[in-house]
Amino acid sequence: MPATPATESRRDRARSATIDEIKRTALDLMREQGTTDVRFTDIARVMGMTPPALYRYFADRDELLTELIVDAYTELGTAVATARESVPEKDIGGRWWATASAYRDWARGHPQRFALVLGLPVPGYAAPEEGPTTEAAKRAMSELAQLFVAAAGLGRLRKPLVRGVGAAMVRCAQDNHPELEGVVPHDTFQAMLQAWASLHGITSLEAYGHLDWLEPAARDALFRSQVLMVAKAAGLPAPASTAA
Amino acid sequence: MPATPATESRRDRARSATIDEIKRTALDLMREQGTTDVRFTDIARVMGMTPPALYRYFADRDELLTELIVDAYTELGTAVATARESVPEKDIGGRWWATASAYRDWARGHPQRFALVLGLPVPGYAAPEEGPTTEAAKRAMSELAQLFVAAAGLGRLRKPLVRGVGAAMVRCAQDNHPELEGVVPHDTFQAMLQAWASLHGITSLEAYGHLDWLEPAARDALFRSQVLMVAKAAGLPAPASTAA
DNA sequence: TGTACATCAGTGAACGCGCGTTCACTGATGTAC
DNA sequence: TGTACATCAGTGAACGCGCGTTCACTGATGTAC
Repeated sequence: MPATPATESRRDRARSATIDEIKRTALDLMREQGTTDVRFTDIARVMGMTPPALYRYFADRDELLTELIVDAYTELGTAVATARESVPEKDIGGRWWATASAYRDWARGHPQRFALVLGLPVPGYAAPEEGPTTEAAKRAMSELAQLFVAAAGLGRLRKPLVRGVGAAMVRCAQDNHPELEGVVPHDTFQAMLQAWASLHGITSLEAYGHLDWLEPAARDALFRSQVLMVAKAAGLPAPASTAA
Repeated sequence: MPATPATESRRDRARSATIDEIKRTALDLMREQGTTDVRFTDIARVMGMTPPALYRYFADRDELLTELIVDAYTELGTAVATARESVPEKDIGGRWWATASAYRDWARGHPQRFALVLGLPVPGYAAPEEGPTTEAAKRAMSELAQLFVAAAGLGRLRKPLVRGVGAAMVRCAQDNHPELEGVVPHDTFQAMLQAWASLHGITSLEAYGHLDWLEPAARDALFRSQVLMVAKAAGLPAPASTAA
């Protein structure tokens, strides 16, 4: 009998394969239809199954949605982290550029998933308060934050224009991100939020098609200009290269 | 017989009143349900009518949606323009602050409508190419642009960090905004887009609830800091006041 | 190794619901003479 | 001013469709002895 670890039987593997297929199909349909909606009936049809079969894997539609949201946050966070780590630690500007580009690329590659996590909350889906989605969001966020913490540590971060914000902000922030306690100075956190907001603005406009009237080369240049502007405003050094 | 101008009979007035009520009801329902969706059945029920009655006023659901989108663009553009004009022409920084604040306030006041025009396109709604919605979008956009054109005219606009973008960008821009021909220099247009993107980022994050973990005062301060950062990066002077 | 039982994936029928849209109609409002 | 007709708002019934979800079931896969 070939190695079938007691912790994961053949049935278990089949099961998680099916779960993956359900999710993948759901994402395919979202992309195909350009929606953040997800219909059990459609998924089942595409998979050659009957709708009730899906209830073996998800208690209801919301449970699937929750998993998709968590996955999206995780994947976005991982994409950003991977890109950042592919650039030498000392090249802070380069890391910011890589981070921003990864954020953009992920959003363009998965506009519906991007909207799912960072757009208007989905119709009829009540996100569980303090639930797994919030946790996933925090984790993705802290991937973005890391860069700014590192920059601040090296003294490469400019103070925000309007200060004194930190007091109130960090109070809230630490309620929600206790892991940052004492680690992230007020101003660093604020600088990160502002950089993120600027990045998010151009990224979401582009991902949702509101810059389609610009030709691709112009969109690229605009994005590059925007990311460099943000870096400069935050006091980050210029990247060694903006090739990638 | 009291003044009933031949151009608008009593029936006509009743008719446009009903159209307004339909739209208003649709917006109420969108807000109530937190969706960009709109259902004829619901609207009719709230208005105490039967669904088929709505077909006297709109050919189908898409036609209503198109009007709602056009209205939203127009209202957003007007809100921005009004705020801008309420500040003395010379106080460019103040005008930018007013513009940005109006953009934010409108988005916070109508998150669903904001998503309707600037979020992920609505499920199942095919925006008519080159149609009225595109026109409305351009008009709203040019309200934002005006400020930067004026600033550039007064020599108060810094050149973007990455230049040479203008060439490609303006070529596309002029295809779509021929009214800007010769009026708006490349760099001004680019500066405007970048400022808009940054503004849009923080605004949409807040409007969709992704900054809810920050207390209101901190959100206000963050927004102010962001808007001032954008102004500084663009070379706009500091506003005389950021009270409003 | 073989047999008896338990587990679980998936089916098919059904329920209740809501949707957009059509159609023939009624009744009220406006218009022409 | 009154009457005959045209216009139009709104109704009620119906069509076809799709949705999420439940339930009792079948048949295959895994497990215990």
